[in-house]
Amino acid sequence: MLTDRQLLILRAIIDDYIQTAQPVGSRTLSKRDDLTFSSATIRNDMADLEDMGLIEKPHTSAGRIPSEIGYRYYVDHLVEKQMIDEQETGRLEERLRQSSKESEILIRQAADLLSDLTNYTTVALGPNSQMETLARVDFMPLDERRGVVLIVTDQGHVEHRTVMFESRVAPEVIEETIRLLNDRLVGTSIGQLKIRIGEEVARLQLAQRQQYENMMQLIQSTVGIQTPSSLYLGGKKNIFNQPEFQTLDTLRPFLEWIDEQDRLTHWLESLPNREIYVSIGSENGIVALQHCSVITSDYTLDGETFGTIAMIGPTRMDYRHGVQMMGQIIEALRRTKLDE
Amino acid sequence: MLTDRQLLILRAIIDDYIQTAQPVGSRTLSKRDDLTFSSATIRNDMADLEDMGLIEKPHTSAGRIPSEIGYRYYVDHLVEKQMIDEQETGRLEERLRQSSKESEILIRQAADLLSDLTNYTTVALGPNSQMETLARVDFMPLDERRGVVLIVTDQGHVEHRTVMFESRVAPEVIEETIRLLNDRLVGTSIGQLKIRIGEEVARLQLAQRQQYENMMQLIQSTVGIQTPSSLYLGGKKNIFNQPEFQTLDTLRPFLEWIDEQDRLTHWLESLPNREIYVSIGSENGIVALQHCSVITSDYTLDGETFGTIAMIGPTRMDYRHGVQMMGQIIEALRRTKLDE
DNA sequence: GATTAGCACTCGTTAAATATGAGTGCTAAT
DNA sequence: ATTAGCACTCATATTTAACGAGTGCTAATC
Repeated sequence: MLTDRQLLILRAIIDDYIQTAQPVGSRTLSKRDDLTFSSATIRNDMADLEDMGLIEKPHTSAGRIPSEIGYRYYVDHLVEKQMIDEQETGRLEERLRQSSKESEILIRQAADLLSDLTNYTTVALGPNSQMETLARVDFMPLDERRGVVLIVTDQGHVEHRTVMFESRVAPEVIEETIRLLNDRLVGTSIGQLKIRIGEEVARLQLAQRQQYENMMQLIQSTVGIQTPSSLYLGGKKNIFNQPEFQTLDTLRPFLEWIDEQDRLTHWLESLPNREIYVSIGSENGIVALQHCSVITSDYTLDGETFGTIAMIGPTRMDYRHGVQMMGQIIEALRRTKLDE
Repeated sequence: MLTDRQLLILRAIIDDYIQTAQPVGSRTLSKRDDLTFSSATIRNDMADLEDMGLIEKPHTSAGRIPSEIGYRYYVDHLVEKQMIDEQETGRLEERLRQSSKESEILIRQAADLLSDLTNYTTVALGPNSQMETLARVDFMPLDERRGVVLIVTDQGHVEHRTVMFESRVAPEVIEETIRLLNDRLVGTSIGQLKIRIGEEVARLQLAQRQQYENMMQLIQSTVGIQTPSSLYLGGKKNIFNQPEFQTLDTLRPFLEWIDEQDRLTHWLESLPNREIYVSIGSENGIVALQHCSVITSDYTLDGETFGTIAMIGPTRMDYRHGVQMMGQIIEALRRTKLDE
């Protein structure tokens, strides 16, 4: 167990290091207003903190820096859950309101805001349309052999795909197919749509099958395309200002990783957390993020569960500020109404 | 005017430098099989080439490197227009064919291919929908107060937007509005759509206006959103392998510039070239690209003019190979059929 | 007259030598 | 239990010297 003084010192080391990115020495600490002890006393406590694995030294004659365990302790015990600052949240809400009412744009705006607020890189993941349900299927002919299949979800998201017929198809057949699909499949989740269309085809009478099978399979292939959830990166250039990313060895893996959209999406989707969660350094389980920490949270828009937003910075990130800003953004998003 | 030997030397210097990224000295050149002269002779010619501004030296005791003027001369006189390699183009066409028939995906694939082929970064710009014309407008109700407005272009591209009504609108009014718009506006270019809707509203009888104005303005606002042409970046990480981008001073401006999607799109759209064009260093007129060269070309897909594709590398790029690969990709795209 | 060998000179790069100083751990005094 | 004092460590910065690739010029050669 830590003594009060050790706690004070640990906190001071981390706060200082977060600000300066320089190892913190005992003399520097003893000059702080909130630490009235001599540097020797502090040195003794620092040795203890090091034994406990909370801090470490880059080399013999340097000051101390927090270890991952130290950051973890700091986040768990020293970052108090802060109250929502009503005024600030209001301001954020206002800025979101002004940008747009289109959810896609709102989310981008939220990511940009969060990034501006913290100077870290943010990633926002939109709704995973696999979870939404079919509200309507429609078909728009373009010319004799081409047309656009439209799939609208209950959330108002639209997917479309241009299809070609191998030969001319009678308009009645198309109309009837669409009617059939609308009758039978509205309410089905998008993820299951492909399978369900297959089932419907199987259920057709032999006579009908000849007519409709082709058309339905065409639509089935349309649905088959996995529609990736929309991903948005905000403040990517912020990383350039972080002292720990001033060398290619650290910068390159990070940039290469974050530009890999599919992997990034998958990673965000795999995070199981509903509320604000902090993941530190190697806890991320990703080599490219071993010197980064991530604050993630699911968010709701206008009350409905929507997606995930993440903030990525060096392990030496300002957790207190980051967590607070994250809280305010998701609160502002929650309050944002999509309609007027 | 250049003597034959000077031409040979200039070519050798540029070829060598493109490969090694190291200043080329007279002794190195004299050891080449295609240069049979002594290093002293070569030195004399090099001095002449330098006087003409075609090559320069980084410092007194280094070899020579090509100047921008030198690269320009090289590209204009020393890179012969190469024939399309039928076999290779066929292979590319095959790989494109296999990926998809969706134009968006095809273009991404083309950019990735070009990037793999050359190890440079590529940018592909899809069709600018402003130029396409309206094929159909439609509306899909979602619930009492929400619906999706769909705009389909003659090329089969779809834009959609969810709209909210302030109060319930009679289905007949909606239907009639859509009918009206379809009657009057099909064939209008997307760029002009907003203005044209305004004109139609103005033309309404006073009685009708009350009914439809609201609805039409809602649709107008939908169209108003500038639909950015689709942009795709391929092989962004290739830049990390270029020796001239191993320092943050050069890397950072480049990465910051290329991540600015709007600016990038605008830049690509502003290029007036129909055929393959090479732009070297400061010719680009962009600070972030002052040490880069760009090979751009418009491309057609299945015969129809479609968009622009660009290849970005250091000024020390392999122009010969780059131009050739660019030619083959746009040829492969031209031959790719969208339907079967 | 064109080419080439020879040589002094330049200057960026690398390596070794040295100095600096922030910070530590330990011991003894308070 | 705390603190002053001091020897010791080690990354960083600075200086110096050695190195060598490449040049320009001159004089000899074809």
